[in-house]
Amino acid sequence: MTQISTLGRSNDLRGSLPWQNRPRMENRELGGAMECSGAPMLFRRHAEIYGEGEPADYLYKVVTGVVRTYKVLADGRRQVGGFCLPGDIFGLEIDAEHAFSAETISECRVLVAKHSTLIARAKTDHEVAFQLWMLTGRELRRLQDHLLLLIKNAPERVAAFLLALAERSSTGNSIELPMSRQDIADHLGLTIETVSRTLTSLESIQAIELISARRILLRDRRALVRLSA
Amino acid sequence: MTQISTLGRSNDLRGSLPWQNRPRMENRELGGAMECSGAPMLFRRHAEIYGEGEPADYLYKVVTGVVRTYKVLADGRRQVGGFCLPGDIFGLEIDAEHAFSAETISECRVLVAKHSTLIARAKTDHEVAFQLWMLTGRELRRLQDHLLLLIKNAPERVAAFLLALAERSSTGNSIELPMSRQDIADHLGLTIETVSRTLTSLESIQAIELISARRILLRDRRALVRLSA
DNA sequence: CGACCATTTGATATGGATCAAGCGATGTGG
DNA sequence: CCACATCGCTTGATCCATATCAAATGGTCG
Repeated sequence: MTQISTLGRSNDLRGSLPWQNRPRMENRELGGAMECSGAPMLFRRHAEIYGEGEPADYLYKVVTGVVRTYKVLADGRRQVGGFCLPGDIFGLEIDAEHAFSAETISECRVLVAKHSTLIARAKTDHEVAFQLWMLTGRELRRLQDHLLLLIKNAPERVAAFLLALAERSSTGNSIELPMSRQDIADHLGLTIETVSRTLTSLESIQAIELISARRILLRDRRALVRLSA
Repeated sequence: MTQISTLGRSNDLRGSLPWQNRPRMENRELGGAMECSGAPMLFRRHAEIYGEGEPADYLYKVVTGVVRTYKVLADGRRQVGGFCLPGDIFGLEIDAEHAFSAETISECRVLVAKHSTLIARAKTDHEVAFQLWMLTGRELRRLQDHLLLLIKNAPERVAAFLLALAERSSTGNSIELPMSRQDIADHLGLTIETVSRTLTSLESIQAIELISARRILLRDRRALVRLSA
């Protein structure tokens, strides 16, 4: 399943990643493996980290900033698979190629780990093997939840999205939206107009307050939970 | 949706497994553990194999018949995560509990393997660990594909569904639908009426022929592929 | 200030849902 | 063996949530 591959764009990764030359450290945890890869890579806003179909040679962990993963259909429709916040790991594939593309939404610092290295380590270290499995499993769980979202109506989707984001960014009731309305729309399977109208309508029922376009105050979580059902 | 594999015949979990090098013992894959349980379990039509939220103590492999996995929302809306055909493995979870329910669509014979046994074996046999990871990974891949489906329109969804089913059952151009229109609808995020109308319309453009309600002839795969985009 | 982009708001269109019959198999009891 | 009930499917008529098209507003940066 894991192949070695010629690097596409990733050559530039290589130069800035000294980890291959570093003394090996014992890491009982994937995050540890990443830590030893040295300084995080820096991506400017809206930079592509990898594209759908490219060789999946690396695993990534967000340090700062936000990343979106997405796929585009032939006619341009886009499905945003998810948003990766600081601490999130992405880019793990079971095939040789990435199933989604990954792009920064804001300037990002990202740790990188070589896939083949992790696989090799997993062969002897069952803890690493287990961690890899768990990563895939958690991603599966996330997608299962998202699947359910997509059979709901617009207010339900938006309410669930806000609650999930608040949960993840754990910044209390005032949440910042690092992504555009278009990103949200493409994530929820709606249009920007519907997302916008729905937010307005949630505000009109006092469930939220639109501090600014990118900042939302959750006024009544209970109402949102009720709505998101 | 604990179900495995959509596209591609799913029997081959094999591949590079050491125990598979023993030609006379082809049931020694993960299924080897399954064989331990002796004769397959028999389930009558529409029997529940497990329910959402129940302890996920076993892994299952369909021998004959078809299983559907699903979730229901509070208000009764149902999402059918997938259909498990003979050879498919389902019920593998990363949490202690099943995320979906599983129910037979027809009378089924199903092999069972104890989860804890597999985990224990995975600790010493990294091939088993790898297989478990792969199972989760394939399920993830399947869900990613399904996610894309749900942003498409009705004809696209139905066409893609028919093609995928034909692919899996590999029975040529005449495919049997083991599931009801309601099952298909709940899988595709549509209503039975829309599924039915769409099939009729696909027939009217000569893409398919409705031999009977449960048997469909794919007349023009090219057209279906074009439609499913 | 002015250009640009993201977002909101408004007007209208439409795909699929919903409501309601009809139909065709399959099975049951007389 | 047939009349009839049942169930799953199809077809028709209408409705509605969301998409689409279009314009106004607001925020940001030169």
